[in-house]
Amino acid sequence: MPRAPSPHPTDVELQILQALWTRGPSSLSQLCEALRAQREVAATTVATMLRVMSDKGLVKRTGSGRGATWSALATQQRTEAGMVGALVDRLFDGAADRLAAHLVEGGQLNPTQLAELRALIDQQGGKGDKRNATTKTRRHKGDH
Amino acid sequence: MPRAPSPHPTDVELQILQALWTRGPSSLSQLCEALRAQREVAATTVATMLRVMSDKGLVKRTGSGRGATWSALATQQRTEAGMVGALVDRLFDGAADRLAAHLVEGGQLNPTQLAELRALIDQQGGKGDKRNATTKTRRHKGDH
DNA sequence: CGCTTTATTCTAATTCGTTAGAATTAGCGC
DNA sequence: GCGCTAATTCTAACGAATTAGAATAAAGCG
Repeated sequence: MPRAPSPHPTDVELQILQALWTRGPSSLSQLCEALRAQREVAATTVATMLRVMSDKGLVKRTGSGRGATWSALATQQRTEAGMVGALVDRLFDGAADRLAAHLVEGGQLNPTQLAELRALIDQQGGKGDKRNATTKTRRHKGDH
Repeated sequence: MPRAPSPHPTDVELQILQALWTRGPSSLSQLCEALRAQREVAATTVATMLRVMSDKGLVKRTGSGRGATWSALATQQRTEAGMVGALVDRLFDGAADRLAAHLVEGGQLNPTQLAELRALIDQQGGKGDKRNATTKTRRHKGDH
Protein backbone atom coordinates (compact mmCIF):
# COMPACT_ATOMS: atom_id res chain seq x y z
CA MET A 1 0.00 0.00 0.00
CA PRO A 2 1.42 3.42 -0.92
CA ARG A 3 2.10 5.69 1.98
CA ALA A 4 0.36 9.04 2.02
CA PRO A 5 2.71 12.02 1.78
CA SER A 6 3.13 13.69 5.13
CA PRO A 7 0.76 16.62 5.68
CA HIS A 8 3.47 18.31 7.73
CA PRO A 9 6.40 20.23 6.31
CA THR A 10 9.58 18.21 5.94
CA ASP A 11 12.90 19.30 7.39
CA VAL A 12 13.98 21.53 4.56
CA GLU A 13 10.48 22.86 4.02
CA LEU A 14 10.45 23.87 7.66
CA GLN A 15 13.73 25.72 7.30
CA ILE A 16 12.32 27.66 4.38
CA LEU A 17 9.11 28.44 6.23
CA GLN A 18 11.10 29.62 9.24
CA ALA A 19 13.14 31.93 7.03
CA LEU A 20 9.93 33.35 5.58
CA TRP A 21 8.39 33.75 9.02
CA THR A 22 11.32 35.74 10.36
CA ARG A 23 12.14 37.71 7.19
CA GLY A 24 8.68 38.15 5.77
CA PRO A 25 8.05 37.91 2.02
CA SER A 26 11.36 37.47 0.25
CA SER A 27 12.85 36.99 -3.18
CA LEU A 28 14.55 33.74 -4.09
CA SER A 29 18.03 35.18 -3.68
CA GLN A 30 17.20 36.64 -0.29
CA LEU A 31 15.90 33.27 0.81
CA CYS A 32 19.04 31.55 -0.42
CA GLU A 33 21.17 34.02 1.49
CA ALA A 34 19.19 33.41 4.68
CA LEU A 35 19.42 29.65 4.30
CA ARG A 36 23.15 29.81 3.64
CA ALA A 37 23.61 31.15 7.16
CA GLN A 38 22.95 27.55 8.18
CA ARG A 39 24.44 25.54 5.32
CA GLU A 40 25.43 25.60 1.65
CA VAL A 41 22.59 25.26 -0.81
CA ALA A 42 22.21 25.88 -4.55
CA ALA A 43 19.66 28.40 -5.77
CA THR A 44 17.94 25.84 -7.98
CA THR A 45 17.47 23.61 -4.96
CA VAL A 46 15.60 26.32 -3.14
CA ALA A 47 13.60 27.05 -6.27
CA THR A 48 12.59 23.40 -6.52
CA MET A 49 11.59 23.31 -2.89
CA LEU A 50 9.49 26.43 -3.38
CA ARG A 51 7.71 24.84 -6.32
CA VAL A 52 6.95 21.72 -4.29
CA MET A 53 5.81 23.77 -1.33
CA SER A 54 3.66 25.85 -3.62
CA ASP A 55 1.95 22.68 -4.84
CA LYS A 56 1.32 21.76 -1.22
CA GLY A 57 -0.08 25.20 -0.46
CA LEU A 58 2.65 26.05 2.04
CA VAL A 59 3.88 29.16 0.21
CA LYS A 60 2.71 31.46 -2.54
CA ARG A 61 4.43 33.58 -5.15
CA THR A 62 3.58 37.16 -5.96
CA GLY A 63 4.75 38.54 -9.29
CA SER A 64 7.11 36.77 -11.67
CA GLY A 65 10.56 37.10 -13.09
CA ARG A 66 13.05 39.36 -11.34
CA GLY A 67 10.76 41.06 -8.86
CA ALA A 68 8.87 38.02 -7.63
CA THR A 69 8.48 37.49 -3.91
CA TRP A 70 7.58 34.37 -1.96
CA SER A 71 5.56 34.39 1.21
CA ALA A 72 4.46 31.78 3.69
CA LEU A 73 0.87 30.63 3.58
CA ALA A 74 1.30 28.19 6.46
CA THR A 75 1.28 30.12 9.72
CA GLN A 76 3.88 29.55 12.39
CA GLN A 77 1.24 28.85 15.03
CA ARG A 78 -0.65 26.23 13.10
CA THR A 79 2.46 24.58 11.71
CA GLU A 80 4.12 24.28 15.08
CA ALA A 81 0.93 23.04 16.69
CA GLY A 82 0.47 20.45 13.96
CA MET A 83 3.99 19.13 14.28
CA VAL A 84 3.83 19.01 18.06
CA GLY A 85 0.53 17.17 17.77
CA ALA A 86 2.02 14.67 15.36
CA LEU A 87 4.85 13.95 17.76
CA VAL A 88 2.46 13.55 20.66
CA ASP A 89 0.42 11.09 18.62
CA ARG A 90 3.41 9.05 17.47
CA LEU A 91 5.40 9.08 20.67
CA PHE A 92 2.81 9.36 23.41
CA ASP A 93 -0.31 7.94 21.80
CA GLY A 94 -1.96 11.33 21.96
CA ALA A 95 -1.28 11.96 25.64
CA ALA A 96 0.04 15.52 25.67
CA ASP A 97 0.53 15.46 29.43
CA ARG A 98 3.27 12.87 28.99
CA LEU A 99 5.15 15.29 26.77
CA ALA A 100 4.69 18.03 29.34
CA ALA A 101 6.01 15.75 32.06
CA HIS A 102 9.05 14.99 29.93
CA LEU A 103 9.87 18.65 29.61
CA VAL A 104 9.52 19.38 33.30
CA GLU A 105 11.18 16.24 34.62
CA GLY A 106 13.87 16.11 31.99
CA GLY A 107 15.51 19.28 33.20
CA GLN A 108 15.02 21.04 29.89
CA LEU A 109 13.71 24.15 31.59
CA ASN A 110 15.67 26.36 33.93
CA PRO A 111 14.03 27.73 37.11
CA THR A 112 13.04 30.97 35.43
CA GLN A 113 11.31 29.14 32.62
CA LEU A 114 9.63 26.83 35.11
CA ALA A 115 8.27 29.83 36.97
CA GLU A 116 7.00 31.37 33.74
CA LEU A 117 5.35 28.13 32.77
CA ARG A 118 3.69 27.93 36.16
CA ALA A 119 2.34 31.44 35.72
CA LEU A 120 1.06 30.51 32.29
CA ILE A 121 -0.78 27.52 33.71
CA ASP A 122 -2.44 29.64 36.39
CA GLN A 123 -3.52 32.11 33.76
CA GLN A 124 -4.81 29.41 31.47
CA GLY A 125 -6.68 27.46 34.12
CA GLY A 126 -8.67 30.50 35.14
CA LYS A 127 -9.91 31.62 31.79
CA GLY A 128 -10.25 28.34 29.88
CA ASP A 129 -13.78 27.00 29.30
CA LYS A 130 -14.83 23.79 31.00
CA ARG A 131 -15.61 21.65 27.97
CA ASN A 132 -12.63 19.41 28.49
CA ALA A 133 -13.00 19.06 32.22
CA THR A 134 -14.14 15.46 32.12
CA THR A 135 -12.77 14.50 28.73
CA LYS A 136 -10.10 11.89 28.42
CA THR A 137 -7.41 13.51 26.32
CA ARG A 138 -5.66 10.27 25.54
CA ARG A 139 -6.46 8.60 22.25
CA HIS A 140 -5.94 4.97 21.40
CA LYS A 141 -4.17 3.25 18.57
CA GLY A 142 -7.35 1.77 17.19
CA ASP A 143 -8.87 5.21 16.70
CA HIS A 144 -8.48 6.49 13.17
CA MET B 1 27.08 15.42 0.53
CA PRO B 2 25.54 12.20 1.92
CA ARG B 3 23.08 12.75 4.71
CA ALA B 4 23.90 11.11 8.00
CA PRO B 5 21.32 8.49 9.00
CA SER B 6 19.09 9.81 11.77
CA PRO B 7 20.22 8.76 15.24
CA HIS B 8 16.56 8.58 16.20
CA PRO B 9 14.22 5.68 15.48
CA THR B 10 12.05 6.10 12.42
CA ASP B 11 8.30 5.72 12.48
CA VAL B 12 8.16 1.97 12.08
CA GLU B 13 11.17 1.45 14.29
CA LEU B 14 9.35 3.39 16.98
CA GLN B 15 6.28 1.20 16.66
CA ILE B 16 8.42 -1.88 17.11
CA LEU B 17 10.21 -0.39 20.09
CA GLN B 18 6.88 0.55 21.66
CA ALA B 19 5.63 -3.00 21.21
CA LEU B 20 8.78 -4.31 22.90
CA TRP B 21 8.50 -1.77 25.71
CA THR B 22 4.95 -2.77 26.56
CA ARG B 23 5.26 -6.52 25.93
CA GLY B 24 8.80 -7.08 27.04
CA PRO B 25 11.09 -9.47 25.11
CA SER B 26 9.08 -11.17 22.38
CA SER B 27 9.43 -13.60 19.54
CA LEU B 28 9.05 -12.46 15.96
CA SER B 29 5.54 -13.87 15.65
CA GLN B 30 4.42 -12.22 18.88
CA LEU B 31 5.76 -8.92 17.63
CA CYS B 32 3.93 -9.33 14.34
CA GLU B 33 0.74 -10.06 16.18
CA ALA B 34 1.12 -6.96 18.34
CA LEU B 35 1.85 -4.77 15.32
CA ARG B 36 -1.11 -6.17 13.43
CA ALA B 37 -3.38 -4.63 16.07
CA GLN B 38 -2.55 -1.37 14.30
CA ARG B 39 -2.12 -2.41 10.67
CA GLU B 40 -1.34 -5.29 8.34
CA VAL B 41 2.31 -6.20 8.05
CA ALA B 42 4.22 -9.19 6.67
CA ALA B 43 6.47 -11.17 8.95
CA THR B 44 9.48 -10.70 6.70
CA THR B 45 8.98 -6.95 6.92
CA VAL B 46 9.24 -7.05 10.67
CA ALA B 47 12.24 -9.36 10.41
CA THR B 48 13.97 -6.90 8.09
CA MET B 49 13.24 -4.03 10.43
CA LEU B 50 14.65 -6.00 13.34
CA ARG B 51 17.84 -6.67 11.41
CA VAL B 52 18.21 -2.98 10.59
CA MET B 53 17.45 -1.99 14.17
CA SER B 54 19.92 -4.55 15.41
CA ASP B 55 22.59 -2.95 13.23
CA LYS B 56 21.71 0.40 14.78
CA GLY B 57 21.86 -1.03 18.28
CA LEU B 58 18.20 -0.42 19.04
CA VAL B 59 17.32 -4.07 19.71
CA LYS B 60 19.11 -7.31 20.42
CA ARG B 61 18.36 -10.96 19.80
CA THR B 62 18.73 -13.74 22.35
CA GLY B 63 18.89 -17.28 21.06
CA SER B 64 18.31 -18.33 17.47
CA GLY B 65 15.87 -20.31 15.40
CA ARG B 66 12.43 -21.01 16.79
CA GLY B 67 12.95 -19.94 20.37
CA ALA B 68 14.68 -16.63 19.69
CA THR B 69 13.45 -13.52 21.47
CA TRP B 70 13.99 -9.88 20.65
CA SER B 71 14.34 -7.20 23.26
CA ALA B 72 14.73 -3.43 23.19
CA LEU B 73 18.12 -1.98 23.92
CA ALA B 74 16.96 1.60 23.52
CA THR B 75 15.10 2.64 26.67
CA GLN B 76 11.77 4.39 26.51
CA GLN B 77 13.02 7.28 28.61
CA ARG B 78 16.08 8.05 26.53
CA THR B 79 14.34 7.51 23.21
CA GLU B 80 11.45 9.77 24.06
CA ALA B 81 13.75 12.42 25.46
CA GLY B 82 15.90 12.26 22.35
CA MET B 83 12.97 12.64 19.98
CA VAL B 84 11.47 15.46 21.98
CA GLY B 85 14.85 17.17 21.99
CA ALA B 86 15.15 16.76 18.23
CA LEU B 87 11.76 18.37 17.71
CA VAL B 88 12.65 21.23 20.03
CA ASP B 89 15.84 21.81 18.08
CA ARG B 90 14.19 21.69 14.67
CA LEU B 91 11.04 23.56 15.49
CA PHE B 92 11.99 25.90 18.30
CA ASP B 93 15.72 26.34 17.81
CA GLY B 94 16.36 24.55 21.08
CA ALA B 95 14.00 26.65 23.20
CA ALA B 96 12.10 24.03 25.18
CA ASP B 97 10.00 26.67 26.91
CA ARG B 98 8.36 27.49 23.59
CA LEU B 99 7.22 23.89 23.31
CA ALA B 100 5.88 24.02 26.86
CA ALA B 101 3.99 27.21 26.07
CA HIS B 102 2.48 25.54 23.03
CA LEU B 103 1.13 22.71 25.14
CA VAL B 104 -0.38 24.94 27.78
CA GLU B 105 -1.75 27.63 25.46
CA GLY B 106 -2.87 25.22 22.77
CA GLY B 107 -5.53 23.69 24.98
CA GLN B 108 -3.99 20.25 24.70
CA LEU B 109 -4.26 19.70 28.44
CA ASN B 110 -7.47 19.53 30.41
CA PRO B 111 -7.74 21.26 33.82
CA THR B 112 -6.84 18.11 35.70
CA GLN B 113 -3.70 17.65 33.66
CA LEU B 114 -2.86 21.33 34.07
CA ALA B 115 -3.12 20.98 37.83
CA GLU B 116 -0.91 17.91 37.78
CA LEU B 117 1.64 19.68 35.67
CA ARG B 118 1.61 22.60 38.07
CA ALA B 119 2.24 20.26 40.98
CA LEU B 120 5.07 18.66 39.05
CA ILE B 121 6.66 22.04 38.47
CA ASP B 122 6.50 22.93 42.16
CA GLN B 123 8.07 19.61 43.04
CA GLN B 124 10.78 20.03 40.44
CA GLY B 125 11.67 23.61 41.27
CA GLY B 126 12.24 22.74 44.92
CA LYS B 127 14.53 19.77 44.54
CA GLY B 128 16.43 20.48 41.34
CA ASP B 129 20.05 21.59 41.59
CA LYS B 130 20.97 25.10 40.58
CA ARG B 131 23.34 24.36 37.71
CA ASN B 132 21.00 25.71 35.09
CA ALA B 133 19.95 28.76 37.03
CA THR B 134 21.92 31.22 34.92
CA THR B 135 22.28 29.13 31.80
CA LYS B 136 20.77 30.22 28.54
CA THR B 137 18.80 27.21 27.35
CA ARG B 138 18.26 28.53 23.86
CA ARG B 139 20.69 27.42 21.22
CA HIS B 140 21.41 29.11 17.93
CA LYS B 141 21.41 27.85 14.40
CA GLY B 142 25.14 28.41 14.02
CA ASP B 143 25.90 26.06 16.90
CA HIS B 144 26.64 22.51 15.81
C1' DC C 1 17.64 46.63 -28.87
C1' DG C 2 20.99 43.38 -26.96
C1' DC C 3 23.49 42.10 -22.59
C1' DT C 4 23.47 40.56 -17.96
C1' DT C 5 21.42 39.12 -13.86
C1' DT C 6 17.78 36.84 -11.61
C1' DA C 7 14.16 33.54 -11.52
C1' DT C 8 11.73 29.46 -13.16
C1' DT C 9 11.05 25.00 -15.22
C1' DC C 10 12.45 20.50 -16.51
C1' DT C 11 14.85 16.66 -15.52
C1' DA C 12 17.58 13.45 -13.16
C1' DA C 13 20.39 11.40 -9.60
C1' DT C 14 20.98 9.90 -4.85
C1' DT C 15 19.72 8.34 -0.33
C1' DC C 16 16.64 6.72 3.24
C1' DG C 17 12.68 4.34 4.81
C1' DT C 18 9.53 0.81 4.06
C1' DT C 19 7.79 -3.30 2.28
C1' DA C 20 7.87 -7.96 1.12
C1' DG C 21 9.00 -12.30 -2.03
C1' DA C 22 12.19 -16.23 -2.39
C1' DA C 23 15.36 -19.06 -0.48
C1' DT C 24 17.44 -20.92 3.45
C1' DT C 25 18.09 -22.40 8.21
C1' DA C 26 16.72 -24.17 12.74
C1' DG C 27 13.99 -26.73 16.02
C1' DC C 28 9.82 -29.25 17.62
C1' DG C 29 6.80 -33.15 17.45
C1' DC C 30 5.90 -37.64 15.94
C1' DG D 1 15.21 -38.98 11.17
C1' DC D 2 11.37 -36.42 8.60
C1' DG D 3 8.37 -33.08 7.87
C1' DC D 4 6.12 -28.92 9.48
C1' DT D 5 6.42 -24.35 11.19
C1' DA D 6 8.90 -20.38 12.81
C1' DA D 7 12.76 -17.56 11.96
C1' DT D 8 16.39 -15.59 9.27
C1' DT D 9 18.88 -13.95 5.33
C1' DC D 10 19.17 -12.17 0.77
C1' DT D 11 17.49 -9.35 -2.54
C1' DA D 12 14.72 -6.17 -4.79
C1' DA D 13 11.42 -2.83 -5.50
C1' DC D 14 9.06 1.56 -4.64
C1' DG D 15 7.99 6.22 -2.93
C1' DA D 16 9.37 10.41 -0.56
C1' DA D 17 12.83 13.79 0.26
C1' DT D 18 16.72 16.26 -1.17
C1' DT D 19 19.90 18.01 -4.27
C1' DA D 20 21.30 20.35 -8.31
C1' DG D 21 22.60 20.82 -13.65
C1' DA D 22 20.88 22.48 -18.05
C1' DA D 23 17.72 24.99 -20.46
C1' DT D 24 14.59 28.65 -20.62
C1' DA D 25 12.19 32.93 -19.51
C1' DA D 26 11.81 37.55 -17.69
C1' DA D 27 13.28 41.98 -16.73
C1' DG D 28 16.32 45.86 -15.75
C1' DC D 29 20.23 48.67 -17.83
C1' DG D 30 22.88 51.04 -20.97
